Amino acid sequence: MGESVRQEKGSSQTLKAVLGVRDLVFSGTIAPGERLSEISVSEHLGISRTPIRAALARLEQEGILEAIPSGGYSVRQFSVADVADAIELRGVLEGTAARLAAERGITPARQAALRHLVQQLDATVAGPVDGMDLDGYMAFNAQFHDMLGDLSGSRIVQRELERVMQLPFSGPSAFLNAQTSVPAFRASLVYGQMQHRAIAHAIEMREGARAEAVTREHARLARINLDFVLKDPALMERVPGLVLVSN
Amino acid sequence: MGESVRQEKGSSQTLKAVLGVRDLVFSGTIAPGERLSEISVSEHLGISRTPIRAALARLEQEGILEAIPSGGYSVRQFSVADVADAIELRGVLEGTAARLAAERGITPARQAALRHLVQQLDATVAGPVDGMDLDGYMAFNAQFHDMLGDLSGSRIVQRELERVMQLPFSGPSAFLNAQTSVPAFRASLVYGQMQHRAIAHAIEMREGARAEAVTREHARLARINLDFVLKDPALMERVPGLVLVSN
DNA sequence: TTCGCATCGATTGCATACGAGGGAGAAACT
DNA sequence: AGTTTCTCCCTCGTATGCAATCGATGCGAA
Repeated sequence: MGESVRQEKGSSQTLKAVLGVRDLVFSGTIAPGERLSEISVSEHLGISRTPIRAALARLEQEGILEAIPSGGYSVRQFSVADVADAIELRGVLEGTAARLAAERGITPARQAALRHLVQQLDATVAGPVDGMDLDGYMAFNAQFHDMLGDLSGSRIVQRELERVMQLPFSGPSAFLNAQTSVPAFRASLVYGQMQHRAIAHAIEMREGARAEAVTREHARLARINLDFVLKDPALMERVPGLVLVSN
Repeated sequence: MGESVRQEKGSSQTLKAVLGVRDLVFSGTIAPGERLSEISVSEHLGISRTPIRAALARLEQEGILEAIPSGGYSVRQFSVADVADAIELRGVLEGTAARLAAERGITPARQAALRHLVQQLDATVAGPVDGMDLDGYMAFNAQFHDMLGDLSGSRIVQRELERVMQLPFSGPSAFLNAQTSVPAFRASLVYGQMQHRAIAHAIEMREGARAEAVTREHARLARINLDFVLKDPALMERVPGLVLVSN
């Protein structure tokens, strides 16, 4: 063994361990609530216990693991209410980012980038109903939401925003995968895209309250999708982090 | 050496290391931006490198350290704008907690506890001008803000709220210490207490929007205090985490 | 039958040893 | 003299050994 390459989290062992444990959790190999033994994980991934330990601590901060008082970690359990709250929280933070962007103003360069991104989203949504480029939409959508953090002009807000979106089911693209086959889904996308445009417009116009309100409501689209997905167990499996949700 | 006691974070070595490094940073022993060597810290605290390592990783997540790309950590630097943003962010999250509490309603028991706490704050503020029980006020004030997280009824929101308040200068009592000697300070306290009552009333009346707005504005009292403290270098030293603020 | 205690095993937390990579300083070359 | 390169040392990342603790299980007593 031994291709330690440094770069803090850029490579090797600890990163491998983080990714490995994430997969172990999201693949459902380890049930929610189940204890996570350092040794078994170490043997399973073929990595020494030290990086495993670091990875576990990191994943606890990330929110998918929980520290057991007597030592060790277990897979965190989420309720449906928790998922709804996480979505609401993302909306609150994204809304704050949008408001700050509007209140403080953004540079012409960023304004141009924002407009360009909205146009790209427009073009994707305007595509054919069946053969829509969903992957492309998801990528642009993720870019849009990342950009909100940038535009806020606040490291602090951006950091917390990224933190909250680490929870797998609270990301802006979390429920897109599940709905590729649903017809009603398209209406949702079109509505969402109108909100994207409204957000961009509000930021340009320096309308802080509007930017915040629309961005919050935009996040709540995910809550509607959540309710929809919960009715169909087959769809649930397509949403990345939903294995952690219990009742 | 060797009184390892387990209890995860309840005692021993790792906790010692966390507290030790925190003190090292907040006492100004290590300047902002300065690199933090595992070995020197290890020798300075008389603790092995392994718990130091865990503590450093933890303090990075906490926000007072920063990972260096090539490895290791440095003390994070904050600007005045960062502090203002952290305060604003706390206001946003506390406001969300208050809104959720109002929208979802709180149990009669919690309502009684909230009223009781407001009365205690009232009594403290109503005391004599000079001999005011500032420590008591700070304790009740901290309780009030903790209670907002409880009342939200959301683990997710409460968790993030606690995270944001970990930053030393964004806590609700951060600037109280500095102003014990300032006469104008009393007006600020009275105003803040009126806001406390308004928040409690709005939650009881199920007025979500009001609860959120007032709570946000309440947090901005800290921003005013920040500006005030920044004018007087002597006061700055009395605010815990202000050594991390550069320009 | 149930409760309490003691002993044992498994697992975590801590310490230390080792290998590798990066930065600083010196030397040599232009 | 400036620049480049080489080398050495220091620090971090990783692996493993050891000890202490927690939980479980089995036995005994009420």
